[in-house]
Amino acid sequence: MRIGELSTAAEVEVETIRYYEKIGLMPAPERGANGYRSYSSRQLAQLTFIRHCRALDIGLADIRRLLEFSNHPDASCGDINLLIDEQLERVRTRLKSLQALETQLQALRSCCTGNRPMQGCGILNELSSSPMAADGDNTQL
Amino acid sequence: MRIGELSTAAEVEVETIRYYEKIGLMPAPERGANGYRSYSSRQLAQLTFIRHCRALDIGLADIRRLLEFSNHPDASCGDINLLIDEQLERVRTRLKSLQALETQLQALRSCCTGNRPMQGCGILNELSSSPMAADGDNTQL
DNA sequence: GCACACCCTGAAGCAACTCCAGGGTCAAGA
DNA sequence: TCTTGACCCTGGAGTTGCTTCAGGGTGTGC
Repeated sequence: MRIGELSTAAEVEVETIRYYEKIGLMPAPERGANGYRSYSSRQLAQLTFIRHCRALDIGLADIRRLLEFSNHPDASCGDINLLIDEQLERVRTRLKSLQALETQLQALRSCCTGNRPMQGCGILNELSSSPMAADGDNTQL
Repeated sequence: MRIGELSTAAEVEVETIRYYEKIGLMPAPERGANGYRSYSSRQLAQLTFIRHCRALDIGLADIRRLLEFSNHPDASCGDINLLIDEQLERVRTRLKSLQALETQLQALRSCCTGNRPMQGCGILNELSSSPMAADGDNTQL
């Protein structure tokens, strides 16, 4: 399989595949006489695995750990549970921030109605003065 | 006000203030004889404005637009409404993705209970095979 | 024989900072 | 007076997860 075919099969862009190889997330594949990369179905499986993880927003460092785990099939899988739990925790934290954010933006939006001149725009006034209520830590969105 | 005092007052890191100056989001302040930056309360107000916008996850490019708007107080504020609406739309889209993500991670987590050896770990199996149900576009989290 | 799709490499760009090296300034204490 | 330590300066590199670009080589169909 050439890189373009792998790209189509896994729905991952060619450039991204080369990037994964560069950072060592995918193994360097064999090469044809012309220097073209040549992939096996095993590598397609690995790329698909990575893609599934990325769809769950798991970071590349954690995916690397998961790949290492799956190469040691006799180890315990408690670490995997932990990793997923951490991920879930991160997602929930971000959910909370985003929900607070939505509330604040809605409040902001209701500060200004219509097309009045800029001085009277409640949005700019609000943004210039106090941080709005429920201004929690949205720092790590 | 020196940069450290501004940093404390606005709760923005010194490095971030210098960064904002470098990219032209904050104006270059006056300098003392020793080369130290010297800020006025007007610049504190601007930095606070930026911080409020960032707390709402408004991008620096959009903040730049808002700052320009506020320098033309006789223009109409319809554009500001539009900008906030767009922001709200982005936040809602991300909220949906994150909620789907949470569901998927929960499902994944329930695939593996306890400390069985790696081969039997439902999580790895699940990640290796089919993408889970409701595998929408989580690509732009 | 040449147009066009595909492949290659290495480097730079994106957002929004954060951190680092290597150095200058200034007030307080021994 | 000297030194310690907090603060300030600059320019550049690092972070994450890619994407885009420049400048080329390869291979197939007409």
